[in-house]
Amino acid sequence: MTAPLSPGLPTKQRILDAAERLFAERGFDGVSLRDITAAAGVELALANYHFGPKKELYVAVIRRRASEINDARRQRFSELPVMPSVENLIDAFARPYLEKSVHGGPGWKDYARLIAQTANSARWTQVVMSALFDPVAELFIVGMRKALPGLTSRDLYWGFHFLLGGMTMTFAETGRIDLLSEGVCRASELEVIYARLIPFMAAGYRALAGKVDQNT
Amino acid sequence: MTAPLSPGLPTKQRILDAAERLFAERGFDGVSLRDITAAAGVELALANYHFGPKKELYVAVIRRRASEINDARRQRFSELPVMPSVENLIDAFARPYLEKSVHGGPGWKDYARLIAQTANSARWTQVVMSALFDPVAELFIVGMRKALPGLTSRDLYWGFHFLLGGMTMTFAETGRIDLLSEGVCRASELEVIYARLIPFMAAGYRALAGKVDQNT
DNA sequence: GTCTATAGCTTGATAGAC
DNA sequence: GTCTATCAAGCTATAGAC
Repeated sequence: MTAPLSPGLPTKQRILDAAERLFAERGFDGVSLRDITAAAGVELALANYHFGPKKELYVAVIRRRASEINDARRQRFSELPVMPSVENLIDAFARPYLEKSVHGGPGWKDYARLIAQTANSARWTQVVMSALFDPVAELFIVGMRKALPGLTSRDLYWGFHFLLGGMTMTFAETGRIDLLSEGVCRASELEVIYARLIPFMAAGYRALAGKVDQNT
Repeated sequence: MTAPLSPGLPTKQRILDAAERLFAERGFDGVSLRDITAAAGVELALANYHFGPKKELYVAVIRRRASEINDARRQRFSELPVMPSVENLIDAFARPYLEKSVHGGPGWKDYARLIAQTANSARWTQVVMSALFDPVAELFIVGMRKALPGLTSRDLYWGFHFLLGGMTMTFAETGRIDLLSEGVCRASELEVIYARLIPFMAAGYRALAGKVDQNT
């Protein structure tokens, strides 16, 4: 056993911290409430007392940081120029994630891993992903519609989906690219990634305006 | 209970089919061997007899179709022109996945969901993702290095990672984009997606050559 | 809010008959 | 290769004392 997480902090927070780390490592069903409460250094029964069923603990873990990310993104969107560039919009959406991951402490890395698994499972689509993230995603779409008036709605949403997939897998830091590139790329070099993510996704978005088959 | 999958087929295949569907729905730990063997219409003990521990069954499920995808991709790469375009390369990598998903039968959709979860969890990175997919990924990188000689190795690998993230989440068909777009986009319209995926990712790749911060 | 104790089930894996 | 039966351990959730 490792030492309990966050000693001295309130019980609710210690449970959330431990659950975040373990859910990120092993997924919802790969972790028991016993694992979580043991890692938090509290009694088993306290998980149920504070959060109800296990599923609600999972949602509570994600909701805690999702609120913070959403607030940061709303702030960025509100500070954009009247006619934002494609790069401006992608940056406003992506930078809060990068900032937290680099400077927010270890919990944010666990959170990013957790989001990657949650976003790629149909099981949590409605109750977690759409419920927590669609309102701010819609701000992104609205902005992009102004920045690239030639795009159809389909272009706008699919472009966002491609952006989301790339971001999600990247911030998950699974180690895949480290192995594939034999050390040339490291998932932890988030600034190096960011210098590529923005131009890559911006160019991709712009290309949708000129794609050959316009009527699909 | 639903009817057993693949009645009349050999036991090993029936177990693989059932495991594929259930692992895709609920993940490795969300499914028991009892769930799988019941869905397959065989006895519990036969899962262990044919595949050993549960983890090896999981790997066997993925390996079965990974071989087929890898063969199809190798074939496409071997048929490319001497100087392939960026679009040629992305198409050679992505089209086998699309073809199987559209025309390969329901098992291929389950497989794509399963890959999305597997690719986004550090737990399976080495033993599944790198072991099964890195050799063919390297063919893609080699081709792209010729097509875009101005790119650094970092550019090439990160571009691939962005492509992979977008493809993975898209073919997972979680339903997220359907909800977000309120029906404008449907994850099942794979040809519509493909008409956007290729130009988006190709333009992204080309943009890496001209990005501002060259030395990161 | 926190603790102990436990009910009621499910789990992966295997032993041994056929 | 398939079946029955079972082991030992794990699980979520809750009741009830403090």
